[in-house]
Amino acid sequence: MVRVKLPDGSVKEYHDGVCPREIAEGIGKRLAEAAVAATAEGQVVDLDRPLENGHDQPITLRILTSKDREALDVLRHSTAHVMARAIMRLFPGVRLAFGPTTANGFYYDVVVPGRSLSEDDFPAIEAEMARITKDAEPFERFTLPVDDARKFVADLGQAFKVEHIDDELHRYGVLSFYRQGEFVDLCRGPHIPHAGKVGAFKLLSIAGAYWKGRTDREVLQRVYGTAFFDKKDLDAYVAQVEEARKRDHRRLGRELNLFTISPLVGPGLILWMPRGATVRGILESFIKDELVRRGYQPVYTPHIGKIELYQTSGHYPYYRDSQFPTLKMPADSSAKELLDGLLAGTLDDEAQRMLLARAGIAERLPDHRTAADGHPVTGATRSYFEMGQAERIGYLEQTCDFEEYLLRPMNCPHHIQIYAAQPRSYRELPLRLAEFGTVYRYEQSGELSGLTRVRGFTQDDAHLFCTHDQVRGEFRTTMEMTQFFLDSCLGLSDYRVRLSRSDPDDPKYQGAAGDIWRRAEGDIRSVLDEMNLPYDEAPGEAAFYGPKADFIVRDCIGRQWQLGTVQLDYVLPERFGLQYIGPDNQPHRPVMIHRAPLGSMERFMGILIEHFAGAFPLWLAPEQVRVLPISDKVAEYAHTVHSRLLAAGLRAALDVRPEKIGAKIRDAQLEKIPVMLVVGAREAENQSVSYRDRQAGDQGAMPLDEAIARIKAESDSRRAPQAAAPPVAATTEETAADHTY
RNA sequence: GCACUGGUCGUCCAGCGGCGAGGACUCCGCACCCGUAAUGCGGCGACGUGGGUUCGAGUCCCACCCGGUGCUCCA
Repeated sequence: MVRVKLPDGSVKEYHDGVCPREIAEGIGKRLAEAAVAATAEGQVVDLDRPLENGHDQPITLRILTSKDREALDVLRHSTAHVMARAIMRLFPGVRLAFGPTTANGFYYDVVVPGRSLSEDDFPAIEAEMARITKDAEPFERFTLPVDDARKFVADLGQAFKVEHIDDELHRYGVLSFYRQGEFVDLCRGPHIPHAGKVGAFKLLSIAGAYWKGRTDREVLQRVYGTAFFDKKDLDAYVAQVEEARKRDHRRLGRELNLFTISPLVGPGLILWMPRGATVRGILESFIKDELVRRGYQPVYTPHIGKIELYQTSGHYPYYRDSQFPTLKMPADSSAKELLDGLLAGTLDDEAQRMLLARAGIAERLPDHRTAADGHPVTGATRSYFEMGQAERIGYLEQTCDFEEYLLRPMNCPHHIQIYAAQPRSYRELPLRLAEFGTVYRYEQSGELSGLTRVRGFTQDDAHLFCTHDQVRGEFRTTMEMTQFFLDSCLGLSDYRVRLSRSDPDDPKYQGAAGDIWRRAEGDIRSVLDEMNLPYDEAPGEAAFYGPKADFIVRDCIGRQWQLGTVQLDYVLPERFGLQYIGPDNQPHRPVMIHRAPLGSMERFMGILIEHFAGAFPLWLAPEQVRVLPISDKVAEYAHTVHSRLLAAGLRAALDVRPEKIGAKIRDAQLEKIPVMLVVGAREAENQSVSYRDRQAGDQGAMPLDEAIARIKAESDSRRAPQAAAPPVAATTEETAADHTY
């Protein structure tokens, strides 16, 4: 006997081995037809899955229909099977890897022997999928003992599945399979009852992926698609993606002249155009003012530093791969002259001989025996003067002493030098040094993306030097400041907090003794708890010098980015031997907090552009108000209005083009100018303007003074109104883990 | 870095191996002097770079550069 509790609270009894389908049929024919899957004790299961009472409690059962979100995931996973089946029909010998669902659809990793798939193949695959869904064959589950299962997939020639069983699934005694017609796949399930339930699907893209995400393993082709129960939902999704595409910061950046990237300057290096620079500048001054209020002090430090600085800090060995190569400068001026001269080809042998001697390199020549006249003589090895020019340069590069500089990948070592420049007393702490510090990191070419992943960027950085007792307080106020910037001022509240911890197995964290790390992580946790900030923990994501709390936001295409970060650091003060003199007149080690509430100005601006869909609130808008004269006849008055706006400290422009007013308004709307002041003969007569709001439209005429006061009030309020409509539907997290095989 | 995909006026898109490279927007000029999302006419302006195949290459092939998507990485 099986006892089942239904969502209405009723508990019913069924025979042993009853399946959700039977229960649905018992409830009603309509429900039975609409049923897609079920949840038993919260776990999604097939309709045909026999139910068993594990204990005395009745099983909580819910029949899922197309209205339930869980059902959509099931549908998409089944559609992934349909796609794999279609691909296998079209291309013999296809090997399958993983085929999970994602937040917005599904993918399947495949290898097509002797060929690579391209999007040109989509129509054929989709046609085959349509045939399969039309046939509406059932998904049939069966199980095999693990050894038989292994042999079964091996016989199918599915090497990846064999490896997956060997690596991870062997610990389960029994593995499940799903058969649909000729197609059988190792799969945990669950699945929809039959392929006919797939109402609408679409293949989206194709990309490369590594088997098990490992660079040293096979490259697979990942085919992305999505599916819905209803064609209408698919259409809506496609429209939504299209909408998201329109607010892509790369597109808006170009359309609104905010920034550009020139291949000649270099990929991943941002050129801020006047309008973008204006927005960024306003943001920066706003932050600077807030920092002053919170006891921060400004510093400026250079963009490069000697390599020894980074060797001391520990950055150099860890992040060697993602730094720009070092800048090398001969330490000796004669050596520099010699190298420069060789490169330019302007030095004769005599001049080189002289410079060699002056730089003290002569005695380090391959044969440094010197003849009576002081000139090197030719010995068994080739002498300098037998070398070609390129060889001479190479030789000198090996022999000279160089000063090596690094384009800085981080600001902290520079700030640390400011701390270390003088003896510090506990009375000075916490010392908060702030700088919009530009850093350079050589990101892999495939990783660059608009403003969100770049090679040169400016952090709204600061380093707090404090005592152990001050750590938690400072950490907390810093977190609160970050929230203040994001929530109250920018209306950007769709973020999550991540506690990035060390991973004890990772050698990069060896430098720190266990106690210190545990303490640091404990400090962060308790502050987050105190603040009632929900967070998740990510082991192995910490910086090499300490754990951190990161603010993660999502861009309009659903990609997640780390913005603000607050990091605790007991390591760098140690490495640099930082000290302060305590009340006991003894030296003590300070603790550092690294923090950047917005992260990088580039990435933050990218997110902000998308958040507002380019329509910045008045206080941030690069052009706040535009004067639109109806005709040339009121040009003089229009100029007066413009001057008055500028004098009031507003960012104003004047459109004197010989266009009709409709065209001027349209252009201003498209450029997302918050306020338009239309002036014609009527307005010129009585010193008024016709006020048009970007959002609300024509507001009618009002005195010029009133209009100015209104704009200024709105601007000073720093309100972030209409934080544009939410982007893509991607609101649920990845569900891939639920369907790993 | 790897896989796939793309690169044509400033931007967006056309362009069967026959090109004197087409359209729209922008920009410039001229006319129009206009009342809340597009006035008309004219003009300027491009085949990413380098090789190769071919009588002939924007179009086919190769390499590189740059972009997109994803993977890997991410201080």
